[in-house]
Amino acid sequence: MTDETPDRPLKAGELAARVGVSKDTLRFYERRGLLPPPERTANNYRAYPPEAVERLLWVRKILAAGFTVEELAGILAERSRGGAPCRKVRDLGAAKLVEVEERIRELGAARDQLRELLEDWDRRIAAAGPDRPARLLDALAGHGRPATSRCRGRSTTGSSPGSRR
Amino acid sequence: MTDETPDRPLKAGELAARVGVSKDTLRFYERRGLLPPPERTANNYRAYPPEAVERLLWVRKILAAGFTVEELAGILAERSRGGAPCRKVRDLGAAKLVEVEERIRELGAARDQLRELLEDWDRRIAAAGPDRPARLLDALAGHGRPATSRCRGRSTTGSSPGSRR
DNA sequence: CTTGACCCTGGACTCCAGTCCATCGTTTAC
DNA sequence: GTAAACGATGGACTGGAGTCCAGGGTCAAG
Repeated sequence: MTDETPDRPLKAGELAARVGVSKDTLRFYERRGLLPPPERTANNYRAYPPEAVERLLWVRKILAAGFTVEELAGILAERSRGGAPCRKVRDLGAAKLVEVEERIRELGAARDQLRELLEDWDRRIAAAGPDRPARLLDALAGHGRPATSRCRGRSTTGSSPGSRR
Repeated sequence: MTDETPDRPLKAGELAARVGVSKDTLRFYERRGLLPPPERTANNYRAYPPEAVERLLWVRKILAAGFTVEELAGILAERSRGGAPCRKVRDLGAAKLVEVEERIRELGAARDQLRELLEDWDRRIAAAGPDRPARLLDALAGHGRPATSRCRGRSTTGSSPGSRR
């Protein structure tokens, strides 16, 4: 081995390792039509052309952009039938963008919620003092309700709420 | 009916409707320990106290903040055993925050990716003119390759999609 | 010749948060 | 009195993106 020929076809494991996915994922994509079935060697091993690396990265990129496997497969299938899914593709992309933005907003809200929560907890833990309960759960309910302490919490003021990035 | 007594216990459907979840979700939360099993009427119907609305909203809030059902259930269970999971709760919260922030970054990247993509597609579509193909998919691969416009064109160069550059 | 590291297959399984279902009982409206 | 329209139940199902498994083939090295 250590065949250093530059354009040697890749075996499944190699391609997978190179792109950082599992062999199973490769097969999965192939089954789903995201990757064209590669040639096979005499012993029935998959022999990917070197461009397969690019192709796989491309697929990962699209998926990372928020397309589902289904969607990408559908587009690919239509195209390979000679169809012209440009319009559809564009619209799908636009819809994806809206979706992703929405999701980001939601997560942003979750993050704020969480930050608020942590601040509150830390305040309560501090107020309750070490070995003092803090009723974090009750506090969670939000809305008023003083830190009536009961927990036995030693404050783990290790990482503060907004400390992370 | 239309029993307008203010503190009348709520039936499952009412509570669900009020908070905007399904009855099934209610049962699901109950099974998982996120909601305390409510009293039952003589006919075995669940009879939620009015505070259940708050409680359910609270649960939704925590879940929206990124906690899983499992996690919340665990905390609740420990608390109801007299345990004092404050520290654990707090750390879990901090971890969640990191998680959520990470997810937001990922999505932000996806969004940028998508925006770039859409811009590119629009440029290509414009360049190709109406009813002209644009090879959006190929373009997706990113990096180089001029807008050679071609889409509904029969010349679907080989059935194997992409993978050339 | 055996060992270990690869490779192949189809199908089952995972996680998560619900949702749906069939079948049943109860209440309400006409 | 009969049909909607609720309520209850346990268990099966969904989707998304893989991951794992059992059972078997292939290959280079020692």
